[in-house]
Amino acid sequence: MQELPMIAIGDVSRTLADEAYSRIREAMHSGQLKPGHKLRFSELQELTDTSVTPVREALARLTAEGFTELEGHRGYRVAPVSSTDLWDIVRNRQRLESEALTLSIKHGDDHWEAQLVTAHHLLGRMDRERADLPTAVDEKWEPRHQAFHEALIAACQSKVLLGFCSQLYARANRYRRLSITVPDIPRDIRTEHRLIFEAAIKRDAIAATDLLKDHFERTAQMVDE
Amino acid sequence: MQELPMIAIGDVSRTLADEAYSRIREAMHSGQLKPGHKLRFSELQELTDTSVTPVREALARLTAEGFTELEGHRGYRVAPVSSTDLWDIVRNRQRLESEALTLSIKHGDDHWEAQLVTAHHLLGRMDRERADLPTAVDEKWEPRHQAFHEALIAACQSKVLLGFCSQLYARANRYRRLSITVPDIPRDIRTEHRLIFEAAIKRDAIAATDLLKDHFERTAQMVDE
DNA sequence: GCGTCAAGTATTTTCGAAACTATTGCCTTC
DNA sequence: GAAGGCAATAGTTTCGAAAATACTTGACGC
Repeated sequence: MQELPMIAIGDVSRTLADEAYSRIREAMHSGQLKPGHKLRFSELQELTDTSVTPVREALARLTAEGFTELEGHRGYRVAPVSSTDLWDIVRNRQRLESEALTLSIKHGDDHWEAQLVTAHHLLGRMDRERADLPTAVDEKWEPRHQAFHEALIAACQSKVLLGFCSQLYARANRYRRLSITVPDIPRDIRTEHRLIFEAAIKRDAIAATDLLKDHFERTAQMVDE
Repeated sequence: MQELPMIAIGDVSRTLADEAYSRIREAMHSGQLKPGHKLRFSELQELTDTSVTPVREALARLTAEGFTELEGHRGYRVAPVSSTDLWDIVRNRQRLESEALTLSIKHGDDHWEAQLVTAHHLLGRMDRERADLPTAVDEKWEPRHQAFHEALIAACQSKVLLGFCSQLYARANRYRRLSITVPDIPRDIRTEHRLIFEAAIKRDAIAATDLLKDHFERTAQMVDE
């Protein structure tokens, strides 16, 4: 007779499978589980502090999103990284998010603008304190960064497109986090974001998408050295 | 001591989870499991003739692909269908597959051409006998149709793009199969395929993508009445 | 009459063991 | 010495029951 509450931490009600998914994903993104690493169920059960069933479901989801790979009956492994893969992700991000941004600029109403202003403001507040300590604040900066990019394309009116962009963001994010390099060329990411933001508000789709593509390009170049 | 062989039918070694996935997917595509239908584990266990674990994994995969939806802790249900959703899928298919086809035409070598010729030929052989009995031959026609569309974009050199196209094909295919309507306007799909094929071989990306978009548009219009 | 709560029921979620599959290493045989 | 087969081992996949959660029904108080 066990007394396990289903919620481990003070989170909103989540299943253990969700928990396992998050933890494994985080372990991969932080480099604790290295690319190509063979994943044993026993290892993951220990890591996630659960049983085989939640781990199995987590792996199924991670595989569908491209973070792990399944090889026949021989188990799962962490998806390998490569320059080819990175640029494949980036090129498609440029394609899809540009398209989504164009649509968003076309269809977006006042409410979309307002949400975008908010997201940009929150990101700016975080950038201010960032500067030197890149990885430390990262976990606080990261959700706002994601929120900003999502806000840009939120009004594109295509669930499919939003889903694809979200997936690509996550995969690109993995590469970004895996490259621990402190930027030699001090990029002014804050300005890049601001320019994209301003172009979007001005409803200048051409300028906005060009800036967005540049933004992705530079991030990729920094990561891929 | 049970004597269950892991392989039910004379297939190559597949897990029961794979089996369950296929069967549930097929039941949804054939209309046996209707859109919006609440999925109970007991029901699916009976349908797939397996236990809870394979069903769970199958549902995780189906959800990731957009065929089922998860609502909180209240279980899964078959993804609803709507005209909006259909056109969202089609518009993105037009975008992504056009892009992929352009790239494929650009990068494709002799081997790609050869594979494409083969796929088109096989599809043509099937079309010949089709004509009147649409749904009956469908299960034989379907894989060749898919193979043809995959062959078109096979040389695009982007795994990401191929993955997205594959997913969209599957989702569009669901709509096609759910609409049981025999076409009033007898479309000459065979000719449409042939024209796309010829344009691709001629390396005319503009013409090929235009024809491809038309092809998707007409299919969608037929399905969405 | 209406809303709230509680007990009972239905369903999902999790667990741990058992069955199955693949791999590895050793022994035999040619 | 090499090849093939057999046994031991490691790991994955599946099962069935138990636990946790959500839903339903009916009763009670306001």
